[in-house]
Amino acid sequence: MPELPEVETVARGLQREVVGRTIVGVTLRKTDFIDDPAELEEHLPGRKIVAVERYGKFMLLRLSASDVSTANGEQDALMVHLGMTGMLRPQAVSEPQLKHTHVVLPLDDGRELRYVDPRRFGRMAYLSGEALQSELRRHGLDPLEMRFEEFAANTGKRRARIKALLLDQSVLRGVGNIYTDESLWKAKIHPAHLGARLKPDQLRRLYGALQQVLQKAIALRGSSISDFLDAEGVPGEYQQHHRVYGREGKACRRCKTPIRRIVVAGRSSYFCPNCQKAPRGWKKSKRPPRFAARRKRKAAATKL
DNA sequence: CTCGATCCCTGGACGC
DNA sequence: TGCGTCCAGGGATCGA
Repeated sequence: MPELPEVETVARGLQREVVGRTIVGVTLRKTDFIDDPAELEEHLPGRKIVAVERYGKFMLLRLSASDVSTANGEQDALMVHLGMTGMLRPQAVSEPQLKHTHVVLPLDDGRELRYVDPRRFGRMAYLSGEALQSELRRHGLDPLEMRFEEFAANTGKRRARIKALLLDQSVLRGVGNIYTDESLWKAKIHPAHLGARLKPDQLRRLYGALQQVLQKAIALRGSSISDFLDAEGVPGEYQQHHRVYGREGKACRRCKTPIRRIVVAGRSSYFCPNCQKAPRGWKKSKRPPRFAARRKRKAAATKL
């Protein structure tokens, strides 16, 4: 679940808690979500965490220079994506470790930075300044920093559905399923509209909605819908302000029409069928027969 | 360029 | 109480 507001919350907490600390060791358990585990063991010990930043849904733990660091450009960094269930926080060594603790980085103050991720949809990588630069280039606009003209240029002439565009990290970095649906509801735009079909005033509303929704969510330290906790182990509160996400069948906060859930761009999408009019040609009432193929495959596998 | 399908993974919900 | 099944979701990847 961690999207921009949740990652921002964790990054701010880590900025407070671990900047200035030096990593003194590396302990790895499962490593299939790490680009190159050996790189962590080789490069992390002895490095100081000099800053923690958010970049889209990634966190960058910027590291002090090593003797082999390139002098110019980006600093080396530990890059962390929380995936669906990732948690990153410093804890006393005496705290019992949670199940699914896969990375432990002892710090020079006696605590250790622990990465816990039951589903391992996260990602972690040690990146030299150069590698980091090329990694960062693949991401789109920051929704909180982009100008309207940039946003319009990146979405207003694309033929993909607006839902897909908002979720595409190479278009906007940091927006996920929750904040896409919340922003589209606020802007009164149906998720299945094509980007290129949106009128200027719709794009303008969406641009504003995105920023307002994200700002408020950051102020409330994100949404804790499954079990998201920030770097201090505290849940967010924005889930209490969701207008559509997870509210199928409940009354729209504007017009009382029951919220509906459909699948757009392969994602569950919550919206108000009255406030957010479907585009022409979009067939209503679809609950796609997903998983039919998977069921078949599983049945076949069982027989073997 | 855009689409859907598939895979990765685990825990929680639900049905029996 | 316990087992099986479905499902959630971000992102990579592949074929249409």
